[in-house]
This record gives sequence, C-alpha cells and structure tokens, in this order.
Amino acid sequence: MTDRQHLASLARKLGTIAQLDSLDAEAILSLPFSVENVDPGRHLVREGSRPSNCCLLVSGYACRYKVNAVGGRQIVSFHIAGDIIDLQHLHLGIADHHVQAITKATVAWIPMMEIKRMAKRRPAVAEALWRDTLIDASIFREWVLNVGRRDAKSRVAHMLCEFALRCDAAGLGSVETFEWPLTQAHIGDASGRRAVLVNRTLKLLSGLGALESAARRYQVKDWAQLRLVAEFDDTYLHIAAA
Amino acid sequence: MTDRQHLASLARKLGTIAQLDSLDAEAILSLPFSVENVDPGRHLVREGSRPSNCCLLVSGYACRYKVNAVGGRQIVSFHIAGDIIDLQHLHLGIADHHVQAITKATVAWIPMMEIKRMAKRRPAVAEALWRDTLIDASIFREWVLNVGRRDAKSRVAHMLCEFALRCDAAGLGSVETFEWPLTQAHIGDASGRRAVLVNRTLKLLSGLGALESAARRYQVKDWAQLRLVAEFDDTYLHIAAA
DNA sequence: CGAAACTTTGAGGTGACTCAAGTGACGTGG
DNA sequence: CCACGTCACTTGAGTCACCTCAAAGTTTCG
Repeated sequence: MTDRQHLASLARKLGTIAQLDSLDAEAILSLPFSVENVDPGRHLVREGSRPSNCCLLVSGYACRYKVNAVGGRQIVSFHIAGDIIDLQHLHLGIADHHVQAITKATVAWIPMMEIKRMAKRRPAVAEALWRDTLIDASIFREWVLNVGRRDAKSRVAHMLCEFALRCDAAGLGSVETFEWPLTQAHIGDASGRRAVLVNRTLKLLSGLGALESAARRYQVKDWAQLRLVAEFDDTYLHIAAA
Repeated sequence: MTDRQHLASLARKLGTIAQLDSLDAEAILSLPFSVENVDPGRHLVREGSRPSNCCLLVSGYACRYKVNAVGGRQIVSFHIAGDIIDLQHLHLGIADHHVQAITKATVAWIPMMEIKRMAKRRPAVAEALWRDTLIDASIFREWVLNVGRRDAKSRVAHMLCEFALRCDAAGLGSVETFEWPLTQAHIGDASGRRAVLVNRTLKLLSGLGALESAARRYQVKDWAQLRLVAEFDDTYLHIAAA
C-alpha cells in the first residue's frame, strides 16, 4: 500500500513549521515510501546502524532512548503521529541512539536519498525539515535542564505539559484530554528517576488536584497549577510560526 | 577589522564535517562579519531575543545555558574556537537559551541573512551547516543521558572526555593536555550537581590517578581509566566524516 | 482463566544537598 | 609593595530526596 494519505500528516506538520506552497506540498505527498505496522516494543532504529530510510510515524507513539554502561535507560524524546523521527540522522551517517515503538504503530519508510533530493529542489521544504530538527534540538536542551535541575515532581509535570501541548498542536486531542500511553517505567526512564518514585510522584500530583490518573488514563484537572509546578514555558517548543 | 583570517577556523571546521570544494571555501571566507572582543561573563545571546546575527567563536570559550524558575542554572553545552554558536537559531526566530563567554573571547558576528543566502547558493555548505546542528543535537542527547543516568563521578569524567576530544579534533591541544578553563561552579552547572560535590568528585578522580588538577589546570594522567569511569564512547560526537 | 506486566505500598540505606567556616590566589589601589 | 577585597577552592557536619529491596495488589491480554 502506498496511499498518499499516509504522508498527509507530514505535510500538515511541515506546514505548521514553515510557509509551504502547493508545489512544496505536492513534492512531500509524492515521496516514495513503504508502510509497516509494528507492535509495541519494536525497534525502528538501532544505535550503531546506518539508516538509509527516514521513519515517518503515521499513527501511534514512539520514543528515542540511549543506555548507559550498566543498562540504565534514558529516554530522550517522545514522538507522536506526524513526527518524522529519523531526520536527526539525515546527515549523520551512524545512529547514536535507539528508536522504539511504545504502542502499536504505523510507520512509513522514506528513502533518505529521496528526502535529500526533494530538499535540493524545494528550498522551502528543506528549510522546514531543517527547522524541524532544530526544534528537536531545542527540546533536547530543555530536557537537559529538566533532568539536571528539577525535582521529581516538576520533572514529571513538565513532561506532561510538553506532551499535552505537542498533542494539541498536532491535532491529537486537547491540553486537558489527550492520550499519554506510557507506563510508569517509561516516565521514569524519561525523567531519570525510578518507576517507584514516579508512582509516588503521580499520586502527589493527583493529591494537589492537578491531575487525575487511573490505569494509564490521565486527565489534567488544573492546567494552570500543573504549569506552575512544572515551571513550564512553551517557548522552547517553537510552536508558533517564526 | 574584517580580516578573512577570522573565518578560517570556521572553514576548517566545516571542512572536517563535510566535503567542501574551493568554491565552497571561498563562499565561507568571503562572508561579511564584524569582530568583537568580549570579557568573561559577557552574554552573546539572550534567551527571548530574536538574533539576526550568528556568533562565530574565533578564540576563547563559551557555554550555552538555561535557568529554571528558582534561578538554578543548567549549562547545556560548551563551545570552543571555530564553533558557530548560534546556528541553532538560524530557523527558529526566538532564542530559547543564553550564550555566555567563559573566558576572554573574540567573536565574529555574521548576518543570518548572509548565511542563508550562502546556503542556497552552495548546497554542500548548507549540508555542512545542517550537519553541524545535528551534531549539536546529538551532543544534547548524550547530555540528557549524562545528567539523567550517571552519578557525579561518571558525569564529570564524561564531560572531561568530551571536552578533551573536541579540543583535540579542533586542533586545540591533545587529549592529555588541553585547556579546561572552567570553575568548579561551571562544572557543577553543566553536570547538574553542586559545586561542593564537584570539588569532592575531582579529588576522587585525582585519587584514582586518572587526573591531576591544580588551580584550574587539568591533566589527564590515565585516559583509558577516565574513559572507563565516564562510560565514554565517542560515536555521538560524529567526529569522523560520515 | 491464568500468566505476565504493571502498579502500589512499606522500610531501611545512601548519594547529594545545605549550611557553615576557613584557606588560598589574584588584582587593585593607596 | 603591601593592605585589602573578591572570588574560587576546600573541608566538615547534619539533613533529605531518592534509591534499593521486597511483597502484595491490580490490570491486561492471550
């Protein structure tokens, strides 16, 4: 199946990132690709590999992670439908981290050569792609601050705020109601804390009335308070057009 | 003064990042710029500003940092001569972090418009610049792992290894002997630990025989051991050509 | 319906923090 | 050229956030 519809979410996302005309959109929608349905836990990129395709997440959720010498895992970002995950490796050659599906997901594999070719012909698309990688980098910087200088309560709240806003911007729910399909172990691996502490921390946030959680369903009850606890400022997401 | 020599370190660096021909090099060397000499502590980029120039570090050392709500500071990267610091904002519009000189430094301000224009005319240079920003992003990811999943000893050792290798690659000394012009407070702000603990940690690394330190002069005595303590693998620096 | 995976709760240990006081290096101005 | 202020480094002692280990619930899914 090579339905152009699979690329629509990419075109939509890049359209929110930069000004694209109809020829740009056409170039994106006519990229060649192959579709794959994957189960939770399936690896989409392996550290040390030399990817020749970019992975577009058509539906579902994924995360990037690295591991330390003793097997400790650190998730460095989450990804949602419309994210073109592997753009970070477009000009790097060798993958420096893993990418793994969190839920069942549908991905479209796009040859890197084709993306590079499109970038040469359509400068506006190239700029959008570059800008997308720069936004990723901005998010990494915020995560360094998050795990480096915030306590467990703020970290978890911050992750929630970021996920909520990104889902909202991608048209996948609102800030109050969105899917957060993570186990407490995922949240722990992303926040650099143990799952046990994440559990206590979520209870604490519920106790504050900022959040309601039950069986991996979360609902933000008090967005203002959650932002406050998280020290959340969305500038770093660069969601508004430049 | 608008001596082309100031741009030589940039041309050199980009040449190690991608294949550039003589026309590419010429394009880089003929960029317009203005030079400024700055003192330690001087800010080169302010969070919230809308930079219109890219800052090339001609000599000296600088760092990027963010602050949390209570004033806690997190350094997210260090920069050395030849680094074009502000490329991260080329397509972002608004600065999401501060950049500050650590030592006395010489910088060259290059108009972003000129860089974008050059990127359009010289695709190989554009690719080199893009690749440079992707390498930055890769380093951010490693830092998330570093502050998220390593103890103080490994963190500090890791920072040392990275700095050493980058200096070495930039032609600023060797792995054993290089300048690390940081106060213990800097090291603390970068590793997400307090300066007091950094002090004890450096003593500990000295005790292991991996390091000698005195009055902000550092020397690596046992590179193999330092790498081991740091869990250091240089893949993420993407130093070798792709 | 049963196994596996995830969540919850408790108790005791530890790495890093805060507070505090003192030492040493450096630069400046009288 | 010494007196003084400033900044960085050093060391100690008490405290706390988070960790580890452990075991019991609960949800999910084949």
